[in-house]
Amino acid sequence: MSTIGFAPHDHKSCVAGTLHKAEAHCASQGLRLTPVRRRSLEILLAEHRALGAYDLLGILAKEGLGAQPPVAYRALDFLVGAGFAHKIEALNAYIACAHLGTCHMPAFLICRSCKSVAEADTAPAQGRLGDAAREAGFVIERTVVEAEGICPQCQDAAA
Amino acid sequence: MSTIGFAPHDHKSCVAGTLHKAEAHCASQGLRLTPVRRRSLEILLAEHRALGAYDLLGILAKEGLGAQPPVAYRALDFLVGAGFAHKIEALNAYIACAHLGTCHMPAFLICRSCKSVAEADTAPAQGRLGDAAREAGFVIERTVVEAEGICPQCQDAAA
DNA sequence: CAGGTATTGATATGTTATAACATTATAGCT
DNA sequence: AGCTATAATGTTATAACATATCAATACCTG
Ligand SMILES: [Zn+2]
Ligand SMILES: [Zn+2]
Ligand SMILES: [Zn+2]
Ligand SMILES: [Zn+2]
Repeated sequence: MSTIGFAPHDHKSCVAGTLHKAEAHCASQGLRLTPVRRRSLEILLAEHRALGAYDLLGILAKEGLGAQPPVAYRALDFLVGAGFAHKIEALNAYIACAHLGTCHMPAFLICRSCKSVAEADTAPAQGRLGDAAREAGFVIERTVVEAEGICPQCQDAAA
Repeated sequence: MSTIGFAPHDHKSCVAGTLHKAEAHCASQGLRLTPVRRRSLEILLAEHRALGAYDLLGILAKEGLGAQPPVAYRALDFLVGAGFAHKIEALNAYIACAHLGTCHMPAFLICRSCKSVAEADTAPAQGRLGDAAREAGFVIERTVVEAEGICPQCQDAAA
């Protein structure tokens, strides 16, 4: 495992590898990674931060890939549906999946200072949340697990 | 503990008890449970469901307690700040706290069929999310833990 | 009762997301 | 290649959620 996103890493290969996996997944599943979708994924992958739909739309618009809200929301719906991106509910924003391929119910660590977001691969539905649900007779279909706080770098910076 | 919200219970005393606790807390903390705030809490307490800010506003407006968005958002900010209500991020909606008094990082079970919401008292930051955060050197300040799925009643109804 | 703080009233605007319908591209089939 | 069904885009409009700002009023406290 690893909560990529904090701490520097070879981001160029991080991006290229994810794009490559996404292409392979689309090919094998008969999904179509069209220009807008592919570019949207690249844009999200550029940083380990969450982007608002309208932030994405702004970039797409500059590049002539579409200027109306549905363009961004359709691309995001596709990426989220395919598992290539996740919505961060606490921010109403979207982020590229950092563990593509791994089957996961993601959990996120969100730094309120530098806005970076790390995706942890922790299967929250199997922890206490799962216990509580089982006890209540509730069947979980999707989980939203997000923690807001301060990342290691920002703690060091403050010290 | 208990994930109140699913399964019937004496809701009248559930509401009255919570209101009473809220009043006591305000008195002891020098907070002011003004008419709009008190009525907003009553409205949220009426059901174990989450209400949108504009749903609340609609009810307040009918009762002559204010017709503009800030009225509802101010009341909700107060209730959330005081710990009397929580925001459900996955729904952009608000719900009265079901465990008033218990210090808690709440977790919610949200039925996508009947829209009822149960609040579990599970301290999510102490489970796997906490482990992942510690491992990453991340300091958690707030957690959003929400599970969407099907409640016991709706499972029975479908069977 | 004067002065500071919290609350409310009111208007406007900003931000996020979807509905609806026309048009164009793609893929599979004959 | 031509036909058809489906998927994707273009475009307009609007719904739903949330905040900024400033003026007026209520409330506590000295
Ligand atoms: Zn992921
Ligand atoms: Zn940070
Ligand atoms: Zn609560
Ligand atoms: Zn239900």
